[in-house]
Amino acid sequence: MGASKSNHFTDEQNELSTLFKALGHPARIAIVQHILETQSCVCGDLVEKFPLTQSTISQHLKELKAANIIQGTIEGNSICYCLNPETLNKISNVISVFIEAEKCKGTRCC
Amino acid sequence: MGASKSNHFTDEQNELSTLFKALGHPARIAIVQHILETQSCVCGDLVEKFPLTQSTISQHLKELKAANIIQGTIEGNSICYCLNPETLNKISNVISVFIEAEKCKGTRCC
DNA sequence: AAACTTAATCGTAATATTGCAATATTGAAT
DNA sequence: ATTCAATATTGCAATATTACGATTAAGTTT
Repeated sequence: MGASKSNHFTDEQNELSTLFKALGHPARIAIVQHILETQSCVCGDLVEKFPLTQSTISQHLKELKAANIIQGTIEGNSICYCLNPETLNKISNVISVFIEAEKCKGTRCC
Repeated sequence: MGASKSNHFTDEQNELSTLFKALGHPARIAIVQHILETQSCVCGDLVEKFPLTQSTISQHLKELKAANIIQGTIEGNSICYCLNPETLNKISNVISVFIEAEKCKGTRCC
């Protein structure tokens, strides 16, 4: 099919997978890293830096924003995108839970 | 196109996005959670628990394995899949780096 | 060996994602 | 008001993903 059966999973599972999916593309990882490295994080900035067109980058930014990984404010006729620390913390916590649960398992078969 | 231009990004960016992508599906999040909750983590187990066929689940397991998020050992004619703590730590570290870098930014525009 | 279990693989249809060019929008500057 | 500058959106085409049924492969049990 191609449609993931999201209705069969919990809200939490759907939410988490959306977050990870948003980071599941090299361009979007690169964008996040670039935002961290510099203060000037407008779209045009990225167009110069990456071999992707303006419209493609704009789309990636839109996806990151939809997943709440970045947030943007309007500055004149350009946009400043920044990371959303809350979302990063959420991801971090989830992974921590995974790691802790793994540690606490009595027996391991692998 | 549909093909991500992975050749235009760094190895690290491609590697990280592969990891996140593997977790970017509710079924695979559910599988990871299930593996954590129980010791018996064979495929058939999951087929009973989730509304997906055996072949679909087997494919999801394959993807998680390809991303090194889980690892499996053969046990008779069934397989025991467990989490790979190393990979979890890698993800955790990446997110931590993001969070730290964000904290250290002098100015924030959002 | 034959029947049974269980997981992996293949073929395929349906849907989603990626990327670009072209166009639209929106604010700034003249 | 017009032009300029910068980002967003739209409309494709190409590729990838998801899911299933059917089949295969490999180990167990009779």
